Amino acid sequence: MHAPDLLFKALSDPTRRALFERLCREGALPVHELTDGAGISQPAVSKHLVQLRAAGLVLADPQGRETRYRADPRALAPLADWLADAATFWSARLDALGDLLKRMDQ
Amino acid sequence: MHAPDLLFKALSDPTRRALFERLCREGALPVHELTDGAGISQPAVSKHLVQLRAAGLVLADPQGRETRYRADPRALAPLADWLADAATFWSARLDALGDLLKRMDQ
DNA sequence: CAGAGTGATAACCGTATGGATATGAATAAT
DNA sequence: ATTATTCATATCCATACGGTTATCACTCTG
Repeated sequence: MHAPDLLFKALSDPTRRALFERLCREGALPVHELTDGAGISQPAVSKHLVQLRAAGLVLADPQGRETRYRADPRALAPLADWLADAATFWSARLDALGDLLKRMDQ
Repeated sequence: MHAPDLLFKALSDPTRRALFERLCREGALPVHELTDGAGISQPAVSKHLVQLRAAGLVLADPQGRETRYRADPRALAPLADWLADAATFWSARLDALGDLLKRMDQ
């Protein structure tokens, strides 16, 4: 699967995004703590964490009987790049528009 | 549905993203031209366009018997905001880390 | 050692999703 | 007027997805 595909896919679910956001805000958290307040079962949380990990958004850190997860924002780089690309094409279009208007003005 | 939800959802499919990217690059295009080179049927393209339009990513412009679609990059704003937020939390964490290191240094 | 806590995996289920084909309405071309 | 284009919609199908409960291995605690 293409890299950005996994990323966009991982972020497309609100529950999963909420988990990631929480890890961004609160740092490293064990699964049982993520489960509290997630509104879904522990296995459901685990499955979301698998997908987040597949996208590189989250890192697992086994410590004794619990596994602490933390966000890795570097995984967001492709998204930032994609956004920048879209903006580039758009500003190119705006430039073209500006150019056109300038020519029409003369 | 929450606004960013529709947006992330719309962008989560590679085919749909490709359509949007093409509209960003090439400007306004009618459906039949979008269908050429999309590798899927015309109805499939139409359904994707419905979702892109629901997310505000695309605007429809009926002209005679064809409908020209064009990208509206303003719809990407929530994504940029979300990304900025994540970056904020992260830099806050880095600041905290830097602070911690500074304190440890003393 | 016995028992409780933690988390990953498996099996299952209902619904959402992306795709195809068929069709109909509207516009353009002959 | 007839035919051809264009696009949206309806219907259907296979698969993906998010959720649940059951369970097992592993680790900490008594």
